[in-house]
Amino acid sequence: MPVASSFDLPELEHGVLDLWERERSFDALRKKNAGGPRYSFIDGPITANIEAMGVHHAWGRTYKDLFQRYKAMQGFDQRWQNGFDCQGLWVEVQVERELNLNNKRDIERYGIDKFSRACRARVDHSAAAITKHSIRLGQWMDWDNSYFTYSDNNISHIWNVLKLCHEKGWLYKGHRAMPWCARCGTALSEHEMTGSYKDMTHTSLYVRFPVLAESALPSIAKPGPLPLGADLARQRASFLAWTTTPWTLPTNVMLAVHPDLDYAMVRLVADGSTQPEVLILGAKVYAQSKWHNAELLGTVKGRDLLGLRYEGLFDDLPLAAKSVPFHKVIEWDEVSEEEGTGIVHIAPGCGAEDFALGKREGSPVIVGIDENAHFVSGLGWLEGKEARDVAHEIADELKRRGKLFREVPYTHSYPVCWRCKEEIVFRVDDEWFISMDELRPKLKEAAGKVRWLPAFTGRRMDNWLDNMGDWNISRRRYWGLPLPFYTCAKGHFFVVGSEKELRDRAVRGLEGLEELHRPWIDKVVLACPECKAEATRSLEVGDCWLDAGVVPFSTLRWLEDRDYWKKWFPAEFITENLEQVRLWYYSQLFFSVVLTGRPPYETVLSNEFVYDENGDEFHKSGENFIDFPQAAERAGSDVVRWYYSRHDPAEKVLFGYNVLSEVKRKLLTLWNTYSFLVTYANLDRFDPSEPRVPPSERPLIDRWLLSTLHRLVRDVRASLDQYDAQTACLRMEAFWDDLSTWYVRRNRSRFWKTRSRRDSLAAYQTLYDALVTLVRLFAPVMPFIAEAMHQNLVRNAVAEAPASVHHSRYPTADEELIDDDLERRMRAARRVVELGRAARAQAKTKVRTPLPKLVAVFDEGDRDRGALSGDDELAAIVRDELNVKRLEVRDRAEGLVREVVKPDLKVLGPRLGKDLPKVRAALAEGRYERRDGLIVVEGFELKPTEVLVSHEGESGHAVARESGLVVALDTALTPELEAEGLARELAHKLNDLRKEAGLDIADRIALRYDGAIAPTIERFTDYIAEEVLATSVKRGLAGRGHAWRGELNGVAAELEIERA
RNA sequence: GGGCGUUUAGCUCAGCUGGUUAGAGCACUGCCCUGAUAAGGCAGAGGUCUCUGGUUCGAGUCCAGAAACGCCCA
Repeated sequence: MPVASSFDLPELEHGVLDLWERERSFDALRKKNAGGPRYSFIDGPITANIEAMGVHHAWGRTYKDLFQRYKAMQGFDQRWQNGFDCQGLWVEVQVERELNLNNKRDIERYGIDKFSRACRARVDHSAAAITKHSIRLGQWMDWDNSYFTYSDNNISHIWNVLKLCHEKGWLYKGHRAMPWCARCGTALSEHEMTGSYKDMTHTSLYVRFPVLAESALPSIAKPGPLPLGADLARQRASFLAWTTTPWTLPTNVMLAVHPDLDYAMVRLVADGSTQPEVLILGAKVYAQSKWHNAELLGTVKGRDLLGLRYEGLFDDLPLAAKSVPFHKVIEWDEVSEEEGTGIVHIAPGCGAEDFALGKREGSPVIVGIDENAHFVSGLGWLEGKEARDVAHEIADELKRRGKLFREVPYTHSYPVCWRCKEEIVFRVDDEWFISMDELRPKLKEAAGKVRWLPAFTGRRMDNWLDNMGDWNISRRRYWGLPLPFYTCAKGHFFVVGSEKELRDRAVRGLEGLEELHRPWIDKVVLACPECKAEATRSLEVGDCWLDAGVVPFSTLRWLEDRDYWKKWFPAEFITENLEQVRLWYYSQLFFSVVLTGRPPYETVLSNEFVYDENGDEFHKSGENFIDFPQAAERAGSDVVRWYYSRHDPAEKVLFGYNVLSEVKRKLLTLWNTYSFLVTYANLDRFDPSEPRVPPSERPLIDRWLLSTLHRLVRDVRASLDQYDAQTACLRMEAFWDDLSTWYVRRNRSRFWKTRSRRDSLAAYQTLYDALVTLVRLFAPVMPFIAEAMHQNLVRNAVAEAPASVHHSRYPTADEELIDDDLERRMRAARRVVELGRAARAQAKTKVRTPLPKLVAVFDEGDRDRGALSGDDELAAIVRDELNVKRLEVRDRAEGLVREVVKPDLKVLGPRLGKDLPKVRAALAEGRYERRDGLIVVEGFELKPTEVLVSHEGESGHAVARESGLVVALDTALTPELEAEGLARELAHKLNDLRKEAGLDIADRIALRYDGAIAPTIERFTDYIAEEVLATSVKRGLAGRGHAWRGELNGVAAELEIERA
């Protein structure tokens, strides 16, 4: 089949997709590998809550497909199961938006059953889209068998583990302050706080808390007639505290100071007031303030303020009144003067740290807001108002009450809900936790057995496990794993461990149980195992990371088919985004350690994030967002796959169409080599089934190519075995670049001039084998291009060829063909060629004009010295490439170059030590002599093995040099050489004219000519006729065909060509 | 505050166990090629390898410290 010279990758890919579908290629692969050794990969579930797969998903999914295909080509049997993450806030928030529901009340009014069905539909819809786009990416998966975390099976497996946790005593109900999303009406876990902090501006308040007279003060800096507290009270003294969350002030209980900090007592007259007052605040804060009319009365240590009592802000409100007995100054080491006043307002109902302090002090915890962040009753005028809306109202009220000192807009980093982007509040509530203390060392031990790639991800996991608090697993939501926690009428608590157990214990409600989801599950009433009393479910749902973490068990049929599980557990390999360290990697590890004590995976590969070409984050709504299907149709999936695969997974990727077009150009080089082979193979009717020309009988350059090819096979396999796609890809690129720009370029003529059939066959076989092997090597990375090339090069040409490249065997290196010495010699030749070109450029003679001689001198000690001679096959390549008549490889280059002696550092370093720099300098300046084969310098005698002799160019020749090698070009032209140069110029011109005339590559022509060029043509008739496929060459124009008149190398010529 | 990562040419990135003049692609300049042609080849210019100190005869590479940026945790 001919190959289009244009390279339309998306079109090619659609063709391949059609082929795969038509021939059910994936099914055939599974059938072929069934019963082979197992390779267990577990797919991390992708959140089924997107309309289109993003380009960032394509990175990890490329790795997934790449390594599964790589193993498949080695005959491994695999499960090929894709997974979808289906539950949790992600989905709920999206569905709320679609249904125009704004809060939990709206959902309940709408109906939890309808809501759950909508969530499931949303997931199914998204899963279909992701499946479609994954197929477009080229992923081969068992798409009809994807797992969904909303399945009863998945849920049942989680229940099983939760029950086990309960039996081990790790499950508990905790009362503590949590980050809370008011819109979602639920607490958020640590997992969910990451990346949620954004800079935003809030109203911050400086507030007075007046000191009460009855305050006791154990020790005072300056003893006076009255105790300090009473004295301060008389002077209208107040503590000055600062907050960025004014809504927490009504539930203030205490004030905290640092015992070692200095606090200033300052007398001043506040703005808008006539009366002087005293304020107490951090001394450093005061020093940095620029208050006029202020007078420093003295300083005390924070510890001297401890226990002082103060008047609350809203003590008249019934709920706040509860805190009155506790309004005092307490100690806290975390207080600093970096922000605020050095005095911290503590509301134990509103923050994790506040809560802990309240617990320490035995104070009440006043929860001022409900789950929607509305103020509860008992807070007077605030009742029913939204906490985050009242900053100004509270400020105004405080002003009326004379408590507000100052109101300042303040910009700080503050968390928002990761899904709905509403600002977080902090709230104390009951939540379910799994205690980590006992598990932590077991998790760490298991994690230590895993191969983490890149290695630092293992350290990150270790650090996460060290710092991981107890896991809050409950959410007060609807579409999620129903937690199987039941309490009976008599207060007995129990956990249900499976769907079966649920059905066994149920006394009613089963008939309406469509699936293990709310609201249906909530209606199932169980009999208490202890007392038979009726028990109902605690209404929470579970953290979605439970859903994903159980996958190595639920998808491997832990509960129902233990043999199957044993066959496939643990996974040899998983790969996801780096963020999964604390998410999926962690939650899987948790389940696996609880159930088996072992890690669930052996090798974990993580990749970084994807950014746009400017290094900015992709924003879904932003202009820079590129969804994957779009990128695939514009640039091609294989371009995307190659780009990701050749990247270091530990480094972020900058993604955009400009970089993709660079990648495409790299692929173009490959494509053109392929296209070249096919074009000429068709012309010459090359048959790949012909008997091989034994490699030993092929020209040196063929053997060189086969050597580098098999070295490549060895290297690529080694890299992929280490899950190092980058190295594999970079190696392959380097190979195909050499293939195109050296092998094909050097050997073009062997493919269209049938001087020797056997030589031509050797060339075809060499290039064919190289390409076909290369195609199989990169097939896992670029499955489409590989398939297209395979179909054309192999399947169409060879009987009994595999129907798909992905059914073929991954190449194995033939060590016999790897020839280190040959590669070294070719490298030497190519170094000479490269320098020769530089010398040519200096000499300013066209390469078409032959020159008499090139001299090459490898320095003593250069690794390629001795690799090249002047008269072998390699020398012929060099001569031809540079168009010189003779190549001389010399050991020394007197007359052309000047000797330079350098110390061999590897040898002399250890011997001379600190004298080495001196010796080195002397050698560089030429202060040495040769005596009896030794070099005498600075009193040392150096043996030839201890120095490196090299050469620098003398004038008179065109000389070029690099480290270790110098070449000198003899530029003396003779009339003979000029004539030959002209003949070549002429041949090129004629080929140019052929193309202009629209002739086909194989067309024969009649050539007619006239002018001063005539003697040259007559002398080189045979050469010219062969080069331009002329069947007749005659003097005298006929006025027909395609004509040209002009000068070539200054010689007038008239030419005329015509199809013969 | 604790942990982790990154820093090499204008940009994007390679650089194995320390070795003499540190590479590639893109962009730029010049030349060549013109049957890979909205391509290709060659040459050139472009680097205090973030900084400081140390180990060493020798450091982009090893060690310590610092800075900037990013991520995880508190």
